[in-house]
Amino acid sequence: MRWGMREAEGMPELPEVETIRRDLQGEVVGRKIKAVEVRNGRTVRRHPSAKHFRARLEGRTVTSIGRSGKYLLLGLDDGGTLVVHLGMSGQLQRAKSAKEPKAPHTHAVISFTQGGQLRFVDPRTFGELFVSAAPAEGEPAVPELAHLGFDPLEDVMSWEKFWVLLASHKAGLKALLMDQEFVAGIGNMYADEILFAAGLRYDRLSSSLSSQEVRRLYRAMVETLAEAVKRRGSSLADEQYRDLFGEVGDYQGQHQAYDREGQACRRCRSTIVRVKSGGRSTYLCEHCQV
DNA sequence: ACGCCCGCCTGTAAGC
DNA sequence: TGCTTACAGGCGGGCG
Repeated sequence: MRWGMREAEGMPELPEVETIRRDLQGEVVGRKIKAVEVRNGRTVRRHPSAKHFRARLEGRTVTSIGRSGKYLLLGLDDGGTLVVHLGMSGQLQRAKSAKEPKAPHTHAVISFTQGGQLRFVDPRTFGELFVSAAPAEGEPAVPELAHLGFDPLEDVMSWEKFWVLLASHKAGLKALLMDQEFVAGIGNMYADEILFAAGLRYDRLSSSLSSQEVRRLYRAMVETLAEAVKRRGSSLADEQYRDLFGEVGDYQGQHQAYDREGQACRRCRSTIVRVKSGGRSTYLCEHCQV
């Protein structure tokens, strides 16, 4: 912990959610839901009642685990989908038995017939769970998430197409990267890391990029996120982000800009600065990013 | 169409 | 030392 400087907080973004998705694959696919306990109704606020949420899950078997941006998608055997959003501080915890003590702020508990539980823990309660009913013919799998843009790791595209998308907006680059309707899964932390890797300022207009800059940005976006997934995500000083088994990620040590105010740029040794943009902290190297 | 606010929350730390 | 205030931010909504 550094002296005299506020610590930024790590929130789950695409790499952290993807890490949890991969862990869930081996842990809950094929398991049947015996019981659901909702301990904080705010967690299931899209449903008319906690009972309604429970009824849509109990007796169902989990058949697949997907991800769309920062949302986890647990496919159910009736065609429905349990959607999990971790918000700012949400965690999923795998418990071997109901007897394991519950962490504070455990808002929902899913028990499986074969034993074991999946627990949703979320101090700030920005996260949520909801069940999306089986879609009608021709409907998207989860209509509630139809507004999300492309997924940077799942939906590969040519840089030329990315250029067309960028040019169709006249927004600051960081605001656009964080716009979930444009591209899904990038939050404040990875936006700063991607822009550092691309050598571009947060306030460059998306329509102002040269073809070389577009290629650099696309490559930086994909490679930064893929490398963070390899390292199982980022856990900052507060260690808010934990994986399914309570372990921290490894990517925070690779950060070039985010949460490095006052430290030397790893590329040019000038000082990383923090500015406010849209009410949020933005970290950058004013020498490397133009 | 875009930037920028607010409100929702709690834990942490800075300020007095 | 202890209380109060500010800050962190994902997301939806409102406003200019």
